[in-house]
Amino acid sequence: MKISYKLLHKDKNTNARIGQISTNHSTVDTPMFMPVGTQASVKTLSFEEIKQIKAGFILSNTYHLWLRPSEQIIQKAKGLHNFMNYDGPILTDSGGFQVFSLAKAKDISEEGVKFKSHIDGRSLFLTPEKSIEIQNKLDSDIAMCFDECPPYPVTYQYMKQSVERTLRWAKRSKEAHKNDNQSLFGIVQGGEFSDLREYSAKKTVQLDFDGYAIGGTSVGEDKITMYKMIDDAIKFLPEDKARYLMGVGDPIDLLEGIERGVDMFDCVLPTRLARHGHAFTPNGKINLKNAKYKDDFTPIDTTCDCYACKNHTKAYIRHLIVAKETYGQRLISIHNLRFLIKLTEKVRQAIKEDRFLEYKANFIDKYR
RNA sequence: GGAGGGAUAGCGAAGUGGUCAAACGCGGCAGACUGUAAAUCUGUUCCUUCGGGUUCCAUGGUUCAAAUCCAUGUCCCUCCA
Repeated sequence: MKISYKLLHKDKNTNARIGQISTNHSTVDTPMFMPVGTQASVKTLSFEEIKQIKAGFILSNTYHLWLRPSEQIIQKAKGLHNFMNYDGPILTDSGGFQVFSLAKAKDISEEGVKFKSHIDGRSLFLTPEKSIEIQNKLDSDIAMCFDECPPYPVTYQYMKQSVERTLRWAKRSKEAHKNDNQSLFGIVQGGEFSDLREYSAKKTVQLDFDGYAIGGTSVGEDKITMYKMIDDAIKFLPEDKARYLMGVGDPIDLLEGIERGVDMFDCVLPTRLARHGHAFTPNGKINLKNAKYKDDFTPIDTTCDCYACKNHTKAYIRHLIVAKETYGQRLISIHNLRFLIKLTEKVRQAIKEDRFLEYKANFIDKYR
């Protein structure tokens, strides 16, 4: 089945809202944070652990799975869920972000994007049709349109033609989409240009997707600009569909997005920071590699219910990170993801009680 | 007892007359990271009141100039007896 979004309650004072997304695999509450598992694995975590942190969706990537192991293999395994042996809902990104992140080795044309494989350097050509075909075969719950995520900053003129092309690609993505068990989301682009955001949003909505994403944020712009990008796009998105802010996962950004009406987030930040020794805490981000934690025998976060905080001390986890033991990376990954997911849980409760702003202010006050 | 080789910053290791406060790696200390080419990348690491000061086992010497050349000493390694 296609996903369905049910709006449950809107905060009285902001655009923050709680809802539910139902898929073949489960019903999840929104706003939610989706851990990123690019290559069909949330780096360092087992699926047991992903369940323990109460993740709703996880995100995986078309581009990476296309190159390795290939969509044919995953189809042969009867889809990504089966291949991974994960029965929770999965969203696949289209490979559009790689248009941005593999910028040095790309060549964009109307037809699609010529990439150089980051694995062996061979030439690859990804089109909207190809991206959707791959995602159809992966059989994720939500597929994303193939878009261009331009860098920041870019001229108005470039952004305008990029937005137009992304719209044509969205149309082609939709036409190519042939999996009735999978939903398809459109992506709003437009950079920091309000009129282009409006244009992109309205035109994308006209194409009628199962949900809408805001892309092209957190690509180097300052926070004020990023929040404005969300404002400029989200007011043109329908209330009865899920809204997904792509690639955002800083705790404060999450709150800013939720305040503006975003339902879904994904981000590599919690897991990447974890692998580099940084942990989220209610009092801000800490770097466990810092010498001051050498003999700190308290948990990362005494208020946290994750495995790492229930069982291990900062001193121990610091030792693991410094010694380059992967268990340390795993423990902080568990914690950081749980931290964000728990944040969404608390936010949902706050929205339910119409006290989102109060919650946000308190959180930021301590976190900063 | 004899013959060689060696001692360089926290560690390993380059450097064999000036361009050397001394490459590089590790370790240490910090920073960055937002739809993952990321267990990655960046800065810093003798002292300093930022003017400068004191270094390359020790002492003495040669030289305008020494980590680099010479002498002696100390310690270490290898081989032969």
